[in-house]
Amino acid sequence: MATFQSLPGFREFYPEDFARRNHIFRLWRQTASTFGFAEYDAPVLEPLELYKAKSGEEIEAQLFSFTDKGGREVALRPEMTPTVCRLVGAKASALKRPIKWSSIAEFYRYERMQKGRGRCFSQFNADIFGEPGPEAETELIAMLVQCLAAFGLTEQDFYVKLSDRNLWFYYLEALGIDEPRIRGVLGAVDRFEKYGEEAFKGYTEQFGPLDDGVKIKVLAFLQIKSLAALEHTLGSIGGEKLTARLADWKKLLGNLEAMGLARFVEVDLGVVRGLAYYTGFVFEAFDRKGELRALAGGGRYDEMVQKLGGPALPAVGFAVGDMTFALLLEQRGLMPTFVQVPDVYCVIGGAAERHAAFGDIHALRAAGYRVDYPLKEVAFGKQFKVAAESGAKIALLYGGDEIAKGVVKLRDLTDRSEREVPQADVVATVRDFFTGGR
RNA sequence: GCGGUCAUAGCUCAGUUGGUUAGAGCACAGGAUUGUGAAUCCUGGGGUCGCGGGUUCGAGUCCCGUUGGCCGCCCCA
Repeated sequence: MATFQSLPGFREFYPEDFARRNHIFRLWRQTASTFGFAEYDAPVLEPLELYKAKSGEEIEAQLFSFTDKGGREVALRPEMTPTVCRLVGAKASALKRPIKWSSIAEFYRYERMQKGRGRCFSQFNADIFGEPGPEAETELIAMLVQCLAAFGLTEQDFYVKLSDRNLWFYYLEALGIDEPRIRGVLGAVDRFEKYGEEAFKGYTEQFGPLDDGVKIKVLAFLQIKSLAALEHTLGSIGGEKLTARLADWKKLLGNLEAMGLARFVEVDLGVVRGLAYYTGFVFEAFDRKGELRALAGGGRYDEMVQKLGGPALPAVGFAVGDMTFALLLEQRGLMPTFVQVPDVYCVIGGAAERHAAFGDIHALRAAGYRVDYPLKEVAFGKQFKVAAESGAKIALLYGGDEIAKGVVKLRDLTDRSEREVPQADVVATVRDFFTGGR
């Protein structure tokens, strides 16, 4: 057993694991690019204040934080939102609108390990700044769907729940509830799915029992699962804010439907999301079977940039974590196995032939082909076995007889046919083979 | 932070009521095989039995502690 092991919750990526992670990152990047998002990155280590200012003292318990040698209180980033808000805020006036940014980065939280959750994890983050209307949500939800669909997942595998903190506020206001109590009710709504009636316990302790008439309405509102039901409930109340908000909902859902994504999106007002900074639409992606943690989450946070010292700048964003997502891909058999496969494997006779082969090997590699060969002298039989197992399409045979004739034997490892090629033509011949010529 | 459960080779595991030098399969490496691919056979490397203490003539095995993994709770991207 090794003397040293990795810290609890941290991951090591052996080549096979690294290839899987690369596969995920590659498709996320590609998706972000097709949606016109620009990629950025930022420091892993940030001033502790950045997170205290944003999320309150409680999140500090989950931070990897310490004092550096200069006496600064610092923390490993637990999420990207405060950082990206600082970056955008600092240059907001110089950035072309809309500001569409994305990143793939690793984050750290000092938490108890569990399935789909570790102390370090990677997230794909995407945000749009400077767009107050539901057009921004349209872009982000569409991209969120594509970030999962790009791997072959369908509406039978996952869906996105859409909710709205503004709508809750306006509705509860219309019922005559003041702001502190609204927050209390939202806390109960957040927990209702899991705890049922128990969810209101915290509210009752703080504010006393919720009026029965109000509670019935809250419970009914919470179970709304369609735009039609929403309109039905709110239509009778009216009011400028609610009417305008309903128009936003219609626009967002209409946009998503026009993109052909309606089958991925479900209205679910039971989602309000715990993070305090969300200010409008919020959404979360889940696997359809309901076996895993949330795959992704996001929402609007219009006040964050300003709170961190920047200009007033509306913002929406979401994040997809890599751990739960990888579990889902594996469950659905959508995680390919990755092997490093050479294009060409060279079978080499002895020391003299080896030197003859090296020139071609390097020339082929410089031409962009993946070429491998045994580092040590090995019996022919074994070399051919290795060549076949490597997955290479062709083997180049550098034997004494061939070298003497100034040729190389090219073996097609798929159909086992062989032919001789003048050594001077090796690169051109290999190129023809792979471009379809043969 | 709380509870359950587990820990023997790189992986999957066996190891008798406590008894000599801890085993197998797979994987890896070498050979049988100095000119051609899935087989077979032989050989080899690799272990502080998670770590520490205790009981015992003797501990992989029993007891206590500890660390780590997994699962659930709390919390929450």
